[in-house]
Amino acid sequence: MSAMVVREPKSARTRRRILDAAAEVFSEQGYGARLSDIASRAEMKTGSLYYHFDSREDLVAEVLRLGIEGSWDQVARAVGRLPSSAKPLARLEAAVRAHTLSIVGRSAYATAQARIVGSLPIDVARAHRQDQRAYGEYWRDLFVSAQSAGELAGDIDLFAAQMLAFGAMNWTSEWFRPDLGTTPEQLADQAVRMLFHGLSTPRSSSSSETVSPVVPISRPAISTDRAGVT
Amino acid sequence: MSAMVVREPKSARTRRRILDAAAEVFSEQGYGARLSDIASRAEMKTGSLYYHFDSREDLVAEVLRLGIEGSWDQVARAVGRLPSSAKPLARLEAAVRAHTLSIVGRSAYATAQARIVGSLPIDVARAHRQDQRAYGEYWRDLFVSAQSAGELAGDIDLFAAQMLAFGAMNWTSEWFRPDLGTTPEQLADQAVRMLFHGLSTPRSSSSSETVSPVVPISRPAISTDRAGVT
DNA sequence: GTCTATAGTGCGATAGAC
DNA sequence: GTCTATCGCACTATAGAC
Repeated sequence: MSAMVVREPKSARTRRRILDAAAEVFSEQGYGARLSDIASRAEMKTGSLYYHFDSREDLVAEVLRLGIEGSWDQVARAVGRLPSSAKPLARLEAAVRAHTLSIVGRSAYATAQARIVGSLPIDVARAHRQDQRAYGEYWRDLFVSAQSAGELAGDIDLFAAQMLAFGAMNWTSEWFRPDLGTTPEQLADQAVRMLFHGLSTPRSSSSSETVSPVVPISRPAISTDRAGVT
Repeated sequence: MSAMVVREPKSARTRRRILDAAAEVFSEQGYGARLSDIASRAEMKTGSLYYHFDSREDLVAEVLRLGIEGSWDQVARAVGRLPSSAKPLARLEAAVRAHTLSIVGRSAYATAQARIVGSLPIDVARAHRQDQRAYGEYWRDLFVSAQSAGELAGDIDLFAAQMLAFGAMNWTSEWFRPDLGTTPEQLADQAVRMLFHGLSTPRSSSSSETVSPVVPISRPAISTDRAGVT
């Protein structure tokens, strides 16, 4: 073998550079972003993209795939990191935490996927359906296990619960900014808490007893006008 | 006064017909929908739209405004329907229920708004910011009141909670289909339950006691391949 | 492999007849 | 007020030099 270690061929690295640029641009501008924006971010001219990708849709599809792959990878690692004695609900909580973090903190691909998956034209959406389904099934297993173990209420619709959870998590790509005082970790923890344990205080949950104020925070520490986005 | 009752001028009714068509088309196809689709749905030719609207953006802006207005109206009615003795958490729950219903069940405007608000180009988004802010403030008051009353945990970030909630609710516009066995009302109830009381069984919530299975449902009643969408 | 140049196209927008 | 016709632009995609 030669003295030179064979790494990625140069073309593969350029391809990756384009994908990185595309993921960033899509995560910032949404699906409407133009190829010229992506090209300039990748320090190329628009036409040159076509040496590496057949079409805009091809490029989009690859970003979407890598987005799911990235989230899935982080989620699977987080779940795998738990001791084997971990109960199903703990695994589900780790998954929610990791998926949320993958969107708000880590990968431009995951952010881009979450941001644009709702605005895809039908043909692109259909091509992406396979990956979504596979990832969705992975999550469904987590939900089913937790319900079978009695850790999730028996009368909830798991599909609806899963979709509501994905909505809450994926929408963070639209509003979360790390400069607003909440860290990605805090946000992820709050998502776990809300989804599985609820926002209400325990005594408000299902009983009719009188409620006594607990640590009322009259002036929450918000700096900018964060209250605007719905 | 004349024998003929003056109702809406005809031009206003045509304008409304175009808006109705736009709301439907946007709710089905997302922001990328073309003016020609909207025009044909309104039984006109594309060029005729410009007698009633100055630009595509104007039309979009009006649909967005009516979408928020519609949700807000339904939410405010639902909250107002409660007895004045209702506690803040009950009001918040009614709001979540009504907002969710406004998206999955009732108005094409609300559905369209929820669906496309995440894919707007920045200038359109900025024009929409005012309405979002006003509606967001309304919600924030509901959250603050519930926390001040001690019915929401004192240590949660209300802004994050509100945004997570909106994500869960608005994303229903992407996946909910009434033909999947769950009714809009059931979905809205489940959203309330998840957001405020959590999906987990009470004994799993925060203690370390042993969990005993409660009504494990081994084969949930799903008909089609619903598990695919993330 | 990347460039310049340009072809192709779909769609928003306008003009003017009716 | 709505139509037909068309303009103009922006952006995807291709061709060919280098």
